[in-house]
Amino acid sequence: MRIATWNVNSIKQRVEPLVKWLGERKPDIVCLQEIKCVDEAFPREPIEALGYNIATHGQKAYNGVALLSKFPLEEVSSGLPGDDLDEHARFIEAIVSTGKGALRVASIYLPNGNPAPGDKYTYKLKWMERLYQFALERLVLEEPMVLAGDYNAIPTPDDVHDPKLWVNDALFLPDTRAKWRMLTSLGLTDAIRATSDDPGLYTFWDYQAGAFQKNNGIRIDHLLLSPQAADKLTATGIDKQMRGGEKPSDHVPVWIDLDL
DNA sequence: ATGGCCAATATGATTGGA
Repeated sequence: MRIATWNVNSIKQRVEPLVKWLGERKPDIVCLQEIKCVDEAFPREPIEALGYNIATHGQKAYNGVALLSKFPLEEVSSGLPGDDLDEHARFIEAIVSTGKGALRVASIYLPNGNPAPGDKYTYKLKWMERLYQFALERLVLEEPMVLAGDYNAIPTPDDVHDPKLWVNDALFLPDTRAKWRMLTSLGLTDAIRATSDDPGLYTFWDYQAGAFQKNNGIRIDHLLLSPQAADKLTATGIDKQMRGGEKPSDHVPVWIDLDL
């Protein structure tokens, strides 16, 4: 069972590299972020042709998340609980029925939060608090669960090429990192860090200033695993080569293998 | 030289990204 997350930065702009990557990496489940379109505009056909079921939670122009799965998607639910006034499309979860049992999966697009301080940063921290409450409630179920997406959070200085340039950024501020630690302290495992303590593992490189050529990156796309999923973790990977390919997103896919 | 982009929006600057 291979599960991936990828912030595609517009699904319409990324259909070609997505289809090529799906054929090569062959993930069973994919969590997408920043599809940047309404549900009706999602390019379903070329993805369904590869055998994927699709669930989307889109909005016009901004944000938007989706789940792709070779197994049936059940109990699909959109929107992170905890704020009925939050209109941003940043969360979708579902139960995936595998041959060996059920797996809960969520695709998460956590707010950027810049500039900080300000309304956007306040929204980000509240969103992280809501995610904490959600995770707490779900962990009680003791299910295999993967919360995957663009967390817009740099966990530690080992996750950024040049930490001093990020000290005032919403992705790296102490409050952001404290909220991240609250999530992991609940018992969620950061899959990449469970398999490597190497510095220089990045998932995002800015389009500007030759950031990729200089490896000036950050690690902000994460897969958090419940204990019942973490026990089944066998491999992880970051498809860095996608950043140097045709029509790249500024994020690359991150994936895990679970013995499920 | 300490820069340099990309995508969506009714196509012209603005907004958002990170």
